[in-house]
Amino acid sequence: MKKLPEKTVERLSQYRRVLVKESENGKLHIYSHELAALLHITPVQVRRDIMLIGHTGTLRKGYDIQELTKSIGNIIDSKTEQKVAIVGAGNLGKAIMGYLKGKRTKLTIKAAFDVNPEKTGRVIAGIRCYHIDDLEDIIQKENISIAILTVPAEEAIPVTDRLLAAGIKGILNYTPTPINVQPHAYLEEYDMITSIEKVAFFSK
Amino acid sequence: MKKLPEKTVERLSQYRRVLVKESENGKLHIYSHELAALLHITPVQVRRDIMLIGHTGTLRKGYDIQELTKSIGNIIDSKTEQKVAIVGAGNLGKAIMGYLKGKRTKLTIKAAFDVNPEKTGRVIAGIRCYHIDDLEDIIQKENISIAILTVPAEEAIPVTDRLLAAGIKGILNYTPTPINVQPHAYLEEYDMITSIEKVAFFSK
DNA sequence: TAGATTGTTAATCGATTAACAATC
DNA sequence: TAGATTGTTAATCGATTAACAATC
Repeated sequence: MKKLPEKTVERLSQYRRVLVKESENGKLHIYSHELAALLHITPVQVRRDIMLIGHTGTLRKGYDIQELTKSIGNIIDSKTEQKVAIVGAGNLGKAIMGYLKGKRTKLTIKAAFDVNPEKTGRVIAGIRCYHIDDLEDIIQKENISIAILTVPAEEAIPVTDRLLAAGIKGILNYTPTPINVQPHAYLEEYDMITSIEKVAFFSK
Repeated sequence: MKKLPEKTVERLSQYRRVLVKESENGKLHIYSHELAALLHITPVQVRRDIMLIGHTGTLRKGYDIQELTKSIGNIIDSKTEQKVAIVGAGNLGKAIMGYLKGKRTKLTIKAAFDVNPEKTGRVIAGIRCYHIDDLEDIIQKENISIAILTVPAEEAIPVTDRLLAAGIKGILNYTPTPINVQPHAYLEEYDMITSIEKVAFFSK
């Protein structure tokens, strides 16, 4: 399979979520323009994305929701379970634990890490919270490959170094500190302050 | 001024943050390659962005940090204060209140909204939390123009309708539900689950 | 058939990067 | 001067959209 564009991967995740929801409502088939309307994008974009993963629909009924959901899963899910750690169990870390809880079958949060003794050793939102001193141990023991960084800004770089040394393969950095993971891992950064400033700028 | 590219606006926000930090460290001037290294991007991109806002540096010393910071502010900050509401005072809402607290002078959080009686009427992270029934009242009274949506997925659409009716000009939607604000406001959507699935996919 | 739909190529748009003149 | 830097245009890359053939 040719490498999928980043934006297509993002949309596939979103298609799947609304497909699951439509399926729960008893819907069996969906047209590209219906799926597009649900996400406020164009029908062409939907069809092109679906084409890129090699799935085909029918001219009469559009796409079979079950089948399409499965096709998307075959592309974006790993064959094996991917294990995730939340590094930093503050408000943001807790929010993510809540969101991801039991949602995806192939992506499971196996551990949270913090320094606060009121959090370490406890179970938060169903996830065991360890002291960050145990980072390497737990990552290796639990075979965790993905880390979500929600530590304070000044901890981002030292913690990243430890994550990479422990063999982490993907990092989602919610810290305002830019980090570098080359060539060991895949990195996605998201900065809330920047997003707010962007909205402020374009809504002037 | 010609319309700035979205990505340039995002980076300007980030340049400013690291410039402020370098300035606090006593640094007075900075070269494009230094600024680029701090953000892990290329020096050309830095120079091009700076060119787009009409700022110029010097061949000897690069950019004057004070001046550049001011130039960026002149472009991305509003002349008048822009007021922000956090709609949904859960973990994510609280995280954002904490991050934004006292950071930017022209962007101030004026209110949070929730339905939970344990939160409404109280002050959280220095921000007054109102019941969502008072949404329209407070937005108008406080002249709030930007909303950050952190309500549960099923509330996103009804709450958005109320925000637009109340005259909100920009929405940052952290809900997994896609919303539509045309033609009344500017919209930015960010979906954490999608980001995590993207990292999972590309780190396979 | 007429109308609606999918699948796909070509064109366009937006963003990044290469190349390089100017200059201190 | 030689070396390093900025500012800027042109080329490239990536993503979206327009156009349309095929078909039920």
